[in-house]
Amino acid sequence: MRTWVLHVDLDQFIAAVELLRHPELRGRPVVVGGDGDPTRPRTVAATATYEARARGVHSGTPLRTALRRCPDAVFLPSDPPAYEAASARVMAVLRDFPADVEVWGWDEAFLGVRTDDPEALARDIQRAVRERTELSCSVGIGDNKHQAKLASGFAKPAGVHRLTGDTWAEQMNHRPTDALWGIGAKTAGKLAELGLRTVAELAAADPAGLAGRFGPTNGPWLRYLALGKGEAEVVTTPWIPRGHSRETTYREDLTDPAEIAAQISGLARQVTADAAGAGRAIIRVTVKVRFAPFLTRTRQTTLPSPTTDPRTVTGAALDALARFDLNRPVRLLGVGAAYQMPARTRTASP
DNA sequence: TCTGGGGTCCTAGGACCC
DNA sequence: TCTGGGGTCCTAGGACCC
Repeated sequence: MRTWVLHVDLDQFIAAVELLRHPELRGRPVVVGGDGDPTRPRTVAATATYEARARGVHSGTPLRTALRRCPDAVFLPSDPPAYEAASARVMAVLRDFPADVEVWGWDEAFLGVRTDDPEALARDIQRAVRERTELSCSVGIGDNKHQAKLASGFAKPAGVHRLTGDTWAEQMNHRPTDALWGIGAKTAGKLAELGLRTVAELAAADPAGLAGRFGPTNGPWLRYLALGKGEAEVVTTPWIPRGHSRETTYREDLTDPAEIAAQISGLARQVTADAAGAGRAIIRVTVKVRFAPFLTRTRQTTLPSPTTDPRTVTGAALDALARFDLNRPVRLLGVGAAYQMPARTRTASP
């Protein structure tokens, strides 16, 4: 028996949950996002069913664009508590297997397992999830999280796929660098400027050259990704959030300084209440302002000591706001809190 | 396509101190 | 008078992910 990392990825999670609640919509183009009003500006789709995707509507498409492209689509409001509940049911199913389970958002989890037949286990997991939640998932099998994550993508929809060190080169070498988990459009573009377009080319690149271009940590890490390496440890201890934020895009730009300050105060009070509710103290406050048409700037204030006092946090947010030049219309305001982290537990000292 | 909301981590530069 | 190197903290921004 050997160990494997499995990545379980629910197929079309939000849309699938909505179709369970509205079975009559099956087979129709459905778009989920915002409050479900497709005429509302500055709102985007959280997800879209296959029928809607075929009409050019994807997650991230503005709802007004979606309405233009697909006037007969059904628009549903986003309902996070419902997705939270469905996710919890799925994770409970996964935890019934003899596996370490690391939850990775609503619709994903990594499992650390020991077995001689990971495909059979993957099929068992899919069957259990389907029987107990009526949801479909894809399962990737790898030696580490990176491989398993990519494999579940290849398995979609509803499939099982194995990608390990043994088959990495044959499966990945020909692909563009942004096929790797952690390389997006920007980094792929910079790599292309260096003549590195494929996974194979990146894997063979000079680490020192990459470090010079992307920094001492990121540079070598990129090559590491291209070699199919990655974290293999599945962590079952609960994640401790680093911070929390609230932001709002306004339907119409704000220009009145008093109104802007009032909005920042409200967001700061919300963020403080969230922190207090989570039993966490705030050490730094960041104010985010997105000016029209789409220029985003931040200012932050480090607090003298960790706090959950709303007046202190609000004051710090208003201080940060005062450092902006508010001479342009504002489309978004946000307030973020960095949390004090628990003291690191000491491991064996050298 | 006129571009949500909520996260994570990394980098670079400056201040400050020894 | 001019010149160091290292460490740490803080700030702002960028990139990526779901």
